[in-house]
Amino acid sequence: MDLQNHIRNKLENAIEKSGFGTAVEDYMLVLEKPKQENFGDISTPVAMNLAPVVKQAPRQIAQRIVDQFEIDPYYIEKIELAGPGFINFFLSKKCLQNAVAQINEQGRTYGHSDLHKGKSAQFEFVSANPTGPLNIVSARAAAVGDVLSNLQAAIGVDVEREFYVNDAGRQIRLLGASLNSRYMTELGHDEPVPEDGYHGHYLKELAEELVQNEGDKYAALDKEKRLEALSRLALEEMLKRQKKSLQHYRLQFDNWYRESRLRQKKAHLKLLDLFKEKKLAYEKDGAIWFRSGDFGDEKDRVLVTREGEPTYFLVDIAYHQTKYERRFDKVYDIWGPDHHGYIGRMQAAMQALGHGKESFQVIIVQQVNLFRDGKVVKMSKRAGEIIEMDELIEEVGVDAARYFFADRRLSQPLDFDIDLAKKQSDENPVYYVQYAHARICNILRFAREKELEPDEEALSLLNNESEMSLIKKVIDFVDIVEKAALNLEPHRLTNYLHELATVFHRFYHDNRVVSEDAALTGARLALVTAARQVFANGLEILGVSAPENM
RNA sequence: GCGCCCAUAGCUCAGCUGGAUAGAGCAACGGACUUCUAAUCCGUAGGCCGCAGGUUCGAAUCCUGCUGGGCGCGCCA
Repeated sequence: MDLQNHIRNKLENAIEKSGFGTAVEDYMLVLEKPKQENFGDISTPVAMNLAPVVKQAPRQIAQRIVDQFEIDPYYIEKIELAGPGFINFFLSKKCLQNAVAQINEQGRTYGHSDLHKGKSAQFEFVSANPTGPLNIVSARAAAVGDVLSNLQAAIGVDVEREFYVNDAGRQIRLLGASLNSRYMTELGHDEPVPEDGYHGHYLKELAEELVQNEGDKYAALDKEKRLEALSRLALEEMLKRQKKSLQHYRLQFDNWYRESRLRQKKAHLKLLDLFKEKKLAYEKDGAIWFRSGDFGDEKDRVLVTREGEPTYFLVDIAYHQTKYERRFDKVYDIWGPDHHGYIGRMQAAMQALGHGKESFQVIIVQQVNLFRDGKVVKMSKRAGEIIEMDELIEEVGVDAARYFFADRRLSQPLDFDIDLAKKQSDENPVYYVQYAHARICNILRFAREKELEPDEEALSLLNNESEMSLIKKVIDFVDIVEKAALNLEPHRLTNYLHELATVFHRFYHDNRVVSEDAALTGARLALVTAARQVFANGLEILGVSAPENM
C-alpha cells in the first residue's frame, strides 16, 4: 500500500510550508497506528518531536502543520489535532474499500514487497552435531530460522538457508567408537561405550540393524579400519535421519556445508597463513593465537593448540570466510544462548578479515523449557535423555510446534507446554487462526454452490463497523511483514494473525456474508476473499498449514 | 568476579528506536446457536509494569544501582 508514503509526502510538504522544514529530522517523522480507534487510523507525534527544537508549544506547531496539510480526499477523510499534540489521520472509506480489490489482485504476492530487492542474505541455523537425533532446541532454531528466512524473502531479499555439518574431528571419532561398542556388544564381544561417548538408544538400534543387514562384516576389520568405517557409517546415517526430521518439519535447507570439505581444501590452514601474514596471529606458550583482543573481543584466542591441533574456532573462521567468498551481503548465524560467549571472537575475526560490522549478525535464540503435566521435563544429554524433535512433532504436530516456536520473542526463554499444544480446543492459538481460514473457505464453498462470486464493483457497500475493522486489519499486513523482517521478530506475525482472526470472527458473527442481497453478498465475498488471502500468505511465511476445513 | 538474557493480570505472553486511558490469550464468572462451522462471539472481574533513584513537558519503554531466576566465561566443540 502506498498509503503511508502518500501521507508521509504530504506531511513533509505541510511541514515545509509551515516553516519547520529546516528543523525536522527523519527520525521525527514517525507514522504510527494509534492505540484507540477514535484517534484515527494513522497518527504522528511529529509536532511533539519538533517542539524542543523550535521552542514552541507542540499543539501550536501541530495546528500550523494541519492548516498547511493538503488533503487528498481519495485517501483522507479528515485530520485532527489531539491530545498533547498528535496529528491524527482518518482514512477515507473509498480508499479502504478499494484496498480490498488491490489485495485480491495481488493474491499470493500480497504482503511481499521489494523493500530489500537486490540484496542477498544467508541464514545458518540448526547446524546440530551429526552425533544424534535433533532435539527440542534445534526445533526452535529450525522454526525461527525458517520463518526469518521467509520474512526476508518477503521483502525481496535473495535468501539461502544453510546447515553447517560438523563432520570432522573428535566427536565424530567418538560417535564411531560408540557405535563400535554397540555393534561389538551386539555380536557378543564386550566393548563398553566410552565414558564421554554417545549413550543414546539410537546407536544401539543402528547397531542392531547393522548386524541384521550386514552381519559381522565389520568385526573382521582391524580396529582402526573398523572405527573409521563405523564413524563414516554412523555419521551418514545420523545425517540422513536429521534431514528426514527436518523435511518432516517442512524445512528445506538450500545447502549442507560440510566441515570436512573445508579441511580437505585446507581452508583453515590457508586462513592461518593469511592471519600470520597480516600479523593477526602470533605464537605464545607453544600455541598460535589470534589477536582478537585488538578487535573488540575480551582477550586473544587460540587458533592452534600446543599439540598442533587446529581449534574449532580456527576452522569456524575459515568456514565463515567462505560465506563472504560466496558473496552474501548479509550473514546471519542463529545460535543458542550457550554460545553467546562465542560472539565476540567471531565478530573480531570477521572484522580482522575486513568485513563490515553490519554484514555479520548473530541471533541468539533463548532456550526451550518443556512442560508436561505442569512440570518441567528434565533433559540430560549425557545420559541420553533428550526429547527428540521427532517425538515433539509426532505428539503435537508440525503446525502447533512451528506456531508455538514463532510466537515468542527470540530473546525470551520459551516454556513449551506440550499438553496445551496438543489440545484441539480454543485454548490453543494455532487452531484459532487456522479455524478462521477454514471458516472463510467454507463460506466461499457455500457461495460457489449457489453460483455467487466476489464482486469488487460493489465494494462501496461495505460500511459497517466490523466490515471496516476487517479491512483496516488486512491492510496492515504489509507493514507487519516489513517490521517483522527488519527487526527479525517472527512473533509480530503470529500476534498479527491472531488479531486478524479475532477481527474476522467478530465480522463473521455480526454479518451474514451470503444473503438475499446479491450486491452486498458480492462485496462481502470480495472482503472475505482478501482476508483468506492474508491468512494464507501469513501462515505460509510461518510454514503452518492453512486448512480448508477443520 | 565479568558478560548475555529475563522479571508486565492467577498462568503464558505482547507492548520496549520515550507519547494519548498499559493490551491479548488461557483460567474464573455471566450471557449468545432453527442461519455461511459454537474450534466462534459478547460482557464482568482481574495491574505499586521486580525494588530504588535519575534523565524530561512526558518513562513499562532510556540511564545507574539493587533483588531474584536462566545461561555462559577452556590450548572443548
